Amino acid sequence: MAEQVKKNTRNTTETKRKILNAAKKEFMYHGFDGARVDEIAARAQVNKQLIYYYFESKDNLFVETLKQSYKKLRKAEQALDLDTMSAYEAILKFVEHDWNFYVKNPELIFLLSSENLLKGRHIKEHKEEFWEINASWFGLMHHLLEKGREDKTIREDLDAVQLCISIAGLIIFSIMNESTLSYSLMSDLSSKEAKSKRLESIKQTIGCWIKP
Amino acid sequence: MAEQVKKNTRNTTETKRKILNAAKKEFMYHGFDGARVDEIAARAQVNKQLIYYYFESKDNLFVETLKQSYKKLRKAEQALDLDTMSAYEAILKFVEHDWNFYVKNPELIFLLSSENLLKGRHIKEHKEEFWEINASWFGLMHHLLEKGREDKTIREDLDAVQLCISIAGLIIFSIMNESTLSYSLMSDLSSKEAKSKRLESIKQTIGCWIKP
Amino acid sequence: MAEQVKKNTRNTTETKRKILNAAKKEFMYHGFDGARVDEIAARAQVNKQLIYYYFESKDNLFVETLKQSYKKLRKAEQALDLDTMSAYEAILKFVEHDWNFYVKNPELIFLLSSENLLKGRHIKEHKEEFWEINASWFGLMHHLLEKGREDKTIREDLDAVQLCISIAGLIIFSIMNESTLSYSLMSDLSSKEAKSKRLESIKQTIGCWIKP
Amino acid sequence: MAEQVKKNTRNTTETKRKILNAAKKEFMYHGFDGARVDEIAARAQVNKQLIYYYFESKDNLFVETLKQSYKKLRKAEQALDLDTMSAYEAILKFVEHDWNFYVKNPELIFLLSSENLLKGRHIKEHKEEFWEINASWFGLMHHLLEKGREDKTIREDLDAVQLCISIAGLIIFSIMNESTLSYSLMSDLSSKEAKSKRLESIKQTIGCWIKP
DNA sequence: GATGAATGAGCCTTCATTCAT
DNA sequence: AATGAATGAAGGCTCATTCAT
Repeated sequence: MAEQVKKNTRNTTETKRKILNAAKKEFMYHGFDGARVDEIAARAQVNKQLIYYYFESKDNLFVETLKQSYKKLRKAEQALDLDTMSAYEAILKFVEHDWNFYVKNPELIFLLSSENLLKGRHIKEHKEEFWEINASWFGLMHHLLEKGREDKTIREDLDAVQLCISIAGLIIFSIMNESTLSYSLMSDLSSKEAKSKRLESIKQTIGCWIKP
Repeated sequence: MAEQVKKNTRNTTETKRKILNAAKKEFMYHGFDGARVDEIAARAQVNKQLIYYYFESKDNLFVETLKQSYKKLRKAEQALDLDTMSAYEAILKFVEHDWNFYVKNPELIFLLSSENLLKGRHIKEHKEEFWEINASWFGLMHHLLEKGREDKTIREDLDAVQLCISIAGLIIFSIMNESTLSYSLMSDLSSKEAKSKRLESIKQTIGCWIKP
Repeated sequence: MAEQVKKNTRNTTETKRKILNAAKKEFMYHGFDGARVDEIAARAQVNKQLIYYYFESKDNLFVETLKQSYKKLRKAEQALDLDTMSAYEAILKFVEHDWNFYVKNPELIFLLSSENLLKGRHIKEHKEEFWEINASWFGLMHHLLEKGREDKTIREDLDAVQLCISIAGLIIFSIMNESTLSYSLMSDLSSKEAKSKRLESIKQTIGCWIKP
Repeated sequence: MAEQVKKNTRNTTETKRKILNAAKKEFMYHGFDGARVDEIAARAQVNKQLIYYYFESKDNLFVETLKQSYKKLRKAEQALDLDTMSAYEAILKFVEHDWNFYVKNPELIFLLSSENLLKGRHIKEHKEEFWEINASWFGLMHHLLEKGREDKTIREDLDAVQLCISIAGLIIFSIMNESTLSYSLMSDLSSKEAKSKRLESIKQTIGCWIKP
């Protein structure tokens, strides 16, 4: 009996995980409108109706997928040990970390790309939840800027919001627009060398900007 | 007067223009997959079949829309008079110009956003044409870097590709992700003040980076 | 009673049968290109999408319809008890049987008419399946010719393929071309008398031909 | 001036001929419903609207195409010199002629195939005209049967209508159903040998039937 | 006589979603 | 918890036909 219950419970979690995983890939590769519920079911190897049983609608499934991806990023950022170094070094380490994270987990980039095309429709309907998830982003940057004012390793007139956006922009833009940039600049951006060159360039840019 | 009447019917150029304009808006607000041909026809106030008569398919219409938007940007960049100033000033002027252009004409940003979601499917099938349209982008930046080496107003180790990407990234990312950023950072980025603050921040970032 | 209620909904076999029946009529009266999936759905009193759920495409639905019609004919032919009579009598009985079958089930004639207009597109893509279904046709005729060589009731130089085609041609042509023949010969061929006259004529023709 | 007029006249006839020729092919390969007016225009290398200018509608174009094809056959039959031989030989010569005609001009077969699918819709609306065109068919056969009664080379109980249908059926069926027969009997019927074998078989069948 | 532009109706197919078990 | 059957509303695209010159 207990086993039965336990098994079902585990299956529930497992099934949901499988669906979310499949959804992540489908939404990432096709965007919200281009994604197909049928395809998600096939990828997850579950009956289509189960998706509705667990997530109610395609929209809601997208929201959950987005939440999960956001959480994963923020969690990884918070796990960084930045207190042992100067604010300047910490910010560059943050840059490097986020770059590596996005390269390995590009899904968030494309989920957000699609979400912005929809003018933030989903995120708007779940403002508070998303704010809670992402609060640590601004918080961390704000904290590092304060620390910089103390250890004098960073210029003092910086704004946390601008810093967040600039870092994210420099990183995300080149990953997300890899396809079109390659054909506009006639330069392959997908190779390992191109990627490490890009990271260095970003660190240099941010480094120059934030130093006192 | 007679001209006015004549203009509204049986005018190939005008009809095509109306369709492209409508397509621009529809694709911009919904992405390729989310866009509806019916809606484009309605926006353009033409019979839906006319779209197929002139553009053959939704895919091809998207390609033409994308081409036109790209051309408009590149043309505007090339019209800039950058030879009268130092390379350093020229680049910052370029930054400011592109920022203003994208703020006023955000369609290209969203068209590309959708296109990247599709892994550059359309642009890839028309490589040469798109390369021709965009060649001036890299060309201009390359030229300014060379000039910088002469007038010593720019550091010498910069790479034109990286400069292109960084400038575009800093500008485009904040416009394109306005919706999600607002809710992640709990900071309204759509106001005039926020926008001019952002531009200053970008100019400062690029300025710090490129100075010798 | 309960069975009756149960039967009408959620019954795969029954639903498929209804669709196939409706398809048979629609394809028969309009040919493949002229047939409308909407109309088939209406005739079968099912949701149009169900047709795609069960049969994938209009082409595949046509293939299944054709298969079923072929099977019905071959099955009926094989059920004939021809071993108790001479080869000569057997062949004439076969002629009479096929005539009656086609008069009562003209759908196969028109399905094939349409299929031949398409140069056998569908049948070609399912060669093996159709060959399997129809193998008994040639087999039966071949068997009767052999028997005829033994019981000396049939001339010996006959070819099974030619016999198959001639019998089918004499029967099918007059049924299939009833409309145009009536107006070309100014003679009503649809009446019962005309039909029985035609059958006698065919039997006489075949009889004269095959007798030793 | 006269030249100008003449040229236009000649062009008119020539254009109509080009359209009819293209229509013949398109209708033959796709049937009435499957045929595309666009395709006919392309084949004929004329503007689509010209087709409507000359023929009013797709239906009417089909009627004209059918008429022309019928006329060509009847004309060729009437040109046969059958009076110098016995009725028996004349009928077999007729069989051979029609076979050769249909093999070289299969369009009529497929036009009629499509027309019968439509239950003779077009032919019915132009009864008289088609009857006039085809009257010689029955007439000729009737004449030969009468002659046979005189020269005693043919059995006396034959019916002209049945004779017409049987001859046509034996010939047309194997040409029209070549595609499906090949796959049902697993025997290639398109080769030259297969064709001449078929003709011999038909002549034998008819020959056996009509001899006294 | 000849052409390009324009239209409305309709066609095959797909999609997100719900029903019934 | 899980599944197969069923649905209504589009969606991209095509077709025969007409308009205007």
